[in-house]
Amino acid sequence: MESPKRAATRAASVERIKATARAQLACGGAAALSLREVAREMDQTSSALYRYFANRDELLTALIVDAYNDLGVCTETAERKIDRGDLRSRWRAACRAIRQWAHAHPHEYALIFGTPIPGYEAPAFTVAAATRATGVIARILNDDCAQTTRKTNERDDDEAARALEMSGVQVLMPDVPASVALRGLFAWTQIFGFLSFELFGHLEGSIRRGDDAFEKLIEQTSHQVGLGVEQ
Amino acid sequence: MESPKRAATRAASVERIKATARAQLACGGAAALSLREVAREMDQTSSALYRYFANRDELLTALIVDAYNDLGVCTETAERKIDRGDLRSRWRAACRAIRQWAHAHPHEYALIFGTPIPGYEAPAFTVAAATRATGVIARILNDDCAQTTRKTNERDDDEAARALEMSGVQVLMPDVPASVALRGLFAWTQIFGFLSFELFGHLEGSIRRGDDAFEKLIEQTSHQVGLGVEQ
DNA sequence: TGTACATCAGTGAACGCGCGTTCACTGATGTAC
DNA sequence: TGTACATCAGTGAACGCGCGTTCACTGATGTAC
Repeated sequence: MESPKRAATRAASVERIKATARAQLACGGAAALSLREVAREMDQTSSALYRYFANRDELLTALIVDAYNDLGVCTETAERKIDRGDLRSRWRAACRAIRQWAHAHPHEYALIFGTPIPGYEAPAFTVAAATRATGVIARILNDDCAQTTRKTNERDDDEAARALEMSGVQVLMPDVPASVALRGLFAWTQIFGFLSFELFGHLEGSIRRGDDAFEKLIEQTSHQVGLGVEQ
Repeated sequence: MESPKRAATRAASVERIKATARAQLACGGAAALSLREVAREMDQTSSALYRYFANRDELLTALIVDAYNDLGVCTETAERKIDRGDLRSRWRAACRAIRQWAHAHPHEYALIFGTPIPGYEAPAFTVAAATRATGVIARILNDDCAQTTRKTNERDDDEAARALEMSGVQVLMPDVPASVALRGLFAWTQIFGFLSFELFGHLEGSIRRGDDAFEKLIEQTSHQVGLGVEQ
């Protein structure tokens, strides 16, 4: 821990292990990820890996956190390039970035948005990474509501507020009324629902050009959450 | 194959094996499903199972087909009870049935809508079972379009038609214009996106009462696909 | 109704395999004087 | 700059385990006459 040189080579080793493990996710999935196989791929003994990860689950956790962060960073940087005032375009950029990342890293997508790994419990500290991409979307909605004045139906709001975990939602979107926040959450699940179906093969036979379909979906969801619509 | 008595006990054995395997999906997931463990649970030797399934994948296929059929039957029977003319209610009934089934069988839901099992390729004959629930939704949309006259935007239709695999879509929904079919498909992915997030734990901290949220989602999606709205 | 035979269900041992994890160890790489 | 020592990275053998699948077999259950 003292030597910066050692710390650097150590970090490099950790990166190499994770990269090898990531490659292995592609052929076999999370359940089949094996420390021995990773070590074999690196021309090392399996016991060597225990210098870097206490056990298999710890490696998995690292991969999951990396995936969340990677998705988060991609979404953030894409959305940051857009003029703050153009909320529709920000929405579009964020959604496109998410899909792009998902298609570029289908196995990491499956790792975080697919079936939970049986017997694996994600540690609490993964939450920060997990909410990064969500945060981008939430901020767009919040900026929109902070700018425009909305006539919100109070009765409608109550129903939505009951359904939502408002304490948590208000941290991310303080200026967003419950009804809009709920629609935002629906849009969120809609995006990932489409991507999961697309990546997991459930759209075969019904969709020919996913790109075009997704553009349509972006427009639909941005309408749904009321982006750019003065009410 | 000749004796009906033997065929019956044989079918019963198959059912017992599948039931035991299903129970095992709950603790460990599809990847961890093991013939040896199933046999152990049944107080039999593992080799005995090879009388009924040629290998592990064949058992998995049977479970998948059963899950699809079970979901299909649940959706069909719930939707059939509703007055044919009340399309909104039919939509509601179908969606509710899907969610109910998913919550009652989370592991079978994960089996068919979660991460594809690595190395497993579903045989072609599973498609029939897989499209059963889809068919219910498609029929509602088709009935709606057959009844109401819609002013469809032609230009809009063309874009949607390009995105869709029209040959397949038109078999299920011959009377539905492409733009509506695409919105229907989005609604479809929306429903399952919500359910996946709900069952896989991605809504923890943002949604308190899933039932209420889902009811709102049903209303939203039924509006989206234009149900009961004369245009 | 009784018997000979064929078909089936299930057994038990074995095959070769891979896994996570531990542990005592050998060298190499840094640190302190 | 040189040496003694501590810390680290990686080895190799071993532990106990579970897996899918095969195969020759024993009984039980039906079938045909």
